[in-house]
Amino acid sequence: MAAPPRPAPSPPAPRRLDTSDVLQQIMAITDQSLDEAQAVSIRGIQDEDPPDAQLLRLDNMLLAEGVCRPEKRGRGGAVARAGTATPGGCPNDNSIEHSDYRAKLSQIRQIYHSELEKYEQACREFTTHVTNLLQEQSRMRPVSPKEIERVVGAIHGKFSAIQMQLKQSTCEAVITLRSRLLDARRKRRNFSKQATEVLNEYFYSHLNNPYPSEEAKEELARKGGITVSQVSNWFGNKRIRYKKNMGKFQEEATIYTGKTAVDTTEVGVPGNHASCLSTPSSSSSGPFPLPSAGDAFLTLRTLASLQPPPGGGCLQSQAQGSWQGATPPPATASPAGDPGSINSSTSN
DNA sequence: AAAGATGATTGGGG
DNA sequence: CCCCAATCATCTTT
Repeated sequence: MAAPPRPAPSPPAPRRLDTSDVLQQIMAITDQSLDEAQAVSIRGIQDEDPPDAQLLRLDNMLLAEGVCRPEKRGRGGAVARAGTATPGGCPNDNSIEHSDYRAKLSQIRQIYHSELEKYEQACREFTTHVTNLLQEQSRMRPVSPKEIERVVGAIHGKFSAIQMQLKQSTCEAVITLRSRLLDARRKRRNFSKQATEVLNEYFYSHLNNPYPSEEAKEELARKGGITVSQVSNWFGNKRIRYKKNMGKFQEEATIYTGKTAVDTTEVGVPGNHASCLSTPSSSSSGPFPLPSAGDAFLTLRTLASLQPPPGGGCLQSQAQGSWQGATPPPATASPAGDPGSINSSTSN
């Protein structure tokens, strides 16, 4: 936290405006949700030698970021997600993060403007104050207009330096915020317990047709505090991974199937008889060619994974195949019968 | 540090 | 568009 070149000539006007104060405020915003103390990388804050070029760059950037926009036009800003928009570009409709970003950006903008105004007002007041003083002095002493000019110029110089610092701070804040947003796209953050719970609940209670409709996705997204895209991603991943290695998910399955309404605990007989019977529709009628058995196949799966028959024998070939139909590659079947721990991670 | 888990991205297909 | 499958990149566990 290098102190500013000078906290300004502390004018007698309103109150002393401390730029570091502003900076702290702004930084507090960006760190608000991201607790990590990521280095802000304040590369060389070269105070001295303030070239106009730099100021220009700052101005441009602030303008580009919409911080300087004097008037706001597209005020609506509604999400306007008709569902079929988002032209080729970001397939991410992270409405949540985006709104978060916009909220913080507008906070920054607000602070920036109010501070800027304060600076300007202070500058004006201080200037008039000084000129008045000089004029008073001029009655007793000859004060050359040049001197007045010089003093006023010095004052303006000081204040513009402060303004530039403000602009720079704002720029940094925006950059940090923006990079955080972009990073968030790439950086992976595990979902909250709540989110995974909601998703798993749905998944296992719709095991025979784990394809939530758009509405269902929105509902899940809302409940889990994630985006619809994330819900879609999650289900995509889950389907693949589940059918790829069901053994791993069995405890999870029992947990969630037990938790949800879909009980039918008539599992009983672990007999190795065929399972292609039916249980028509355990839930949600799916326009899906799947006879599928809700939980019966669960136990079946257990058996299957315990005894992977490479060559003949059971033809259990996914009779219940439903959506997981063609997945016979037990390439590396490792019957992990370990009912180990239920892993209760404390996320967040 | 290696292995596993997990969210996101990419390319191909309907 | 949505889905699957493979893959990447990161986080978490061992």
